[in-house]
Amino acid sequence: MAANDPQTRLLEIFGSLYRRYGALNWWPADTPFEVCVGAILTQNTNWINVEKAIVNLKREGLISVQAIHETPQERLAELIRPSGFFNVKSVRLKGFVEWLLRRHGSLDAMFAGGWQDLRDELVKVPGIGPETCDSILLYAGGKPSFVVDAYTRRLFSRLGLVSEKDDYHRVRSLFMEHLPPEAPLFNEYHALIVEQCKRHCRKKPSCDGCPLGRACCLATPNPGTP
DNA sequence: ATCCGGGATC
DNA sequence: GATCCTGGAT
Repeated sequence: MAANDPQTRLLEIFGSLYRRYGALNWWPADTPFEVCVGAILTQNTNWINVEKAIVNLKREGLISVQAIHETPQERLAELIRPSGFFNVKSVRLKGFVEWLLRRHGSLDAMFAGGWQDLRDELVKVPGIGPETCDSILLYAGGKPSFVVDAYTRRLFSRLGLVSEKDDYHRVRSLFMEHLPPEAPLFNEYHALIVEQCKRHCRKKPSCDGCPLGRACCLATPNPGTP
């Protein structure tokens, strides 16, 4: 009865989360380029604060490749201040746009080829690490590249499917190797992981009412039932 | 292992 | 007042 192969477990966990939280319609952005901007701004930062920065950029009409290209880094830094790390992030934002214009010319052109090769070059752009890279591929480009973040590590180590010391690639492999490569599935799964970790699987766990119940190794063994 | 950082949450 | 946040570079 207890089918414990990774594929089954991953799909069961997905099902439990989806039944609880439903479709979350990620990524919250109007355009693919806005996804890229958000992906950089949200690095180690609460999304609430990123939204404030995005609002500032929108108010100034700066959510476009050309506009970022033409805006001085110091001015960008001031506008994205609420997202934290504004000095490094303004450099990263401009750096990504400069690279994009020089290497591909546009986002559409960037996504036109095979995404595996794109991933290899995108992750080499300064300021674009593996998570930001996969977020751009998945949520801006619709490519089936699974996104791993701190939440994913925390949740799936508590579920006993990965080790806390596993590196990014190792954790990502779990999903890439045991799930069908479908962007809508990866999209929803990562969004559900984030929601689950904000609600329950916090650093300081809030297990009351957790939809995963006994699946988690933190769950207190239930004395009364088998 | 440390730096970058404002803002929300406790 | 302390902690945490959809990381990445050095």
